[in-house]
Amino acid sequence: MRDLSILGLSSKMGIVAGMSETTGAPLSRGHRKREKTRRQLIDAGLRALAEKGEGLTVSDVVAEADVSNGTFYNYFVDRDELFLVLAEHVAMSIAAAAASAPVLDPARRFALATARVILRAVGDETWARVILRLMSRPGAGVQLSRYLREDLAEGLAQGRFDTGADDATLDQVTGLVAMTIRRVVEGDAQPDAPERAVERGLRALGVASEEAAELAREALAAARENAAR
Amino acid sequence: MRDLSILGLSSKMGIVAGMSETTGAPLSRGHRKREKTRRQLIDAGLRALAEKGEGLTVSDVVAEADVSNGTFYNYFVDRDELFLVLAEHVAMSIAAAAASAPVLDPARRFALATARVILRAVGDETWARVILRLMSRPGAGVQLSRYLREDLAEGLAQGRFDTGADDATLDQVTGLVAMTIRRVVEGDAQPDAPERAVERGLRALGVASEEAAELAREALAAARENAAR
DNA sequence: CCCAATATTGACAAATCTCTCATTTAATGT
DNA sequence: ACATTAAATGAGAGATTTGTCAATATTGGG
Repeated sequence: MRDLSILGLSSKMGIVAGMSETTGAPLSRGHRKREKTRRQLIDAGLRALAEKGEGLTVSDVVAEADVSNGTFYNYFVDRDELFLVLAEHVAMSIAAAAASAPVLDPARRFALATARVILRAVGDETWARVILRLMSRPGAGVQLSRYLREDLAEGLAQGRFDTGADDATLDQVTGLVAMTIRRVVEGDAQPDAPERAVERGLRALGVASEEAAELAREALAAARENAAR
Repeated sequence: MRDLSILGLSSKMGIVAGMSETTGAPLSRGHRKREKTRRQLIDAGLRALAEKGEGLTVSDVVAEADVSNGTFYNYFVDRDELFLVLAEHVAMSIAAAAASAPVLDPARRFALATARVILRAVGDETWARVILRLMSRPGAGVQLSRYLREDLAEGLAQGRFDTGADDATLDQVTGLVAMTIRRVVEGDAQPDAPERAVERGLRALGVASEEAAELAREALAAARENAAR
């Protein structure tokens, strides 16, 4: 275990088994279906991270994954590599949670994406905890706000928002989302917290009060329906 | 080392030496001036926490404090107790940073307090990093927003703000401040980030655009002057 | 200057952790 | 079935950590 390089990817990245994850090739040779173990380890890593934070040990992970110690090192060269993989995994899962069906109006799109992220946090406490833990890592802010930049720029261009994708705006919105997730995790969120958060986010972007409330209601309903499906 | 009890204080709290910290009594017996060591350890703990996060070890701390291993256990029963003390220390330091000279207008007071907190973060990277690290701990949200509640409630009562100290508002403001601090720590903050953040905060509370800008400018200037003194 | 109270030290046992590796177990194609 | 290839195992070496404790050093009062 060594200091994890702040930015960038691991210099090692010695994937031993699997090697696919999202490779188009249908798992070159059929019998590599033992990606299962890798996912077991990653899931266990997420749970361990949610619970213990960065102090997580390999022992925690393998215990949680119900796998032997040595197996871990078949999949990750290092404890640090697991961190890297987990961080990337979460970044992608945020983007995935935010991805919404094509909606033209940037305000609606923003509302829907934000609603989906918050609802995901509400429904998956581990996920929420992991996000909060990774928030205190360098570079995390960028990941969190990536899903917004585009919408905000477009919304400004269309005159839908009165403010663009500048730093302060991104900070305000991602901060709001992060704090809402925190509140959810800590269990003292009102039932309407997600809706209020979305509404607040819209208003911060310059959407008028009544319309913000309306859009938030609509977005939450859509996100809920979509999640139920 | 064991799981730290989520809420509440440590059940142990075996302070061996000192026992005062802020006791009114003038350090009962004179020669207990060896509070110095305790502060050394806490300062070292803060630096270690800033750098290593929750993975911090007692070894890190004593090395940083330039003190022997055994000494640590004269002041803290546990590694966990150090955490508790650090968390409390930081909570108080936020309140201290936010405390501003008596200003009547709640908007001005909010602006000044927020400006001071952000400037403190700008000027003291360790402090900023520690805050971010503690953000991912249960209960941290409460600490961060405590300095706001009063101002917000009063601002609403006086009709100065159009929104009160409800959860969503607190989340929005503390989130903005936290994200601004993060940006500062990560080194990609514009020079005017503090001012923009304060302005955004004011606007989120319902202060009109131009006045928000004006108050932010004023608050930053005042906070800067105060800090320089 | 000496004494008693207090603080500091560093060696150490016990626990824990990381990572390696020889060996065993399981899966796959033929 | 059988041979071949990949995956899993767990013992264990070496490093690090935690917390204890007897010995040592320091302090301030008398």
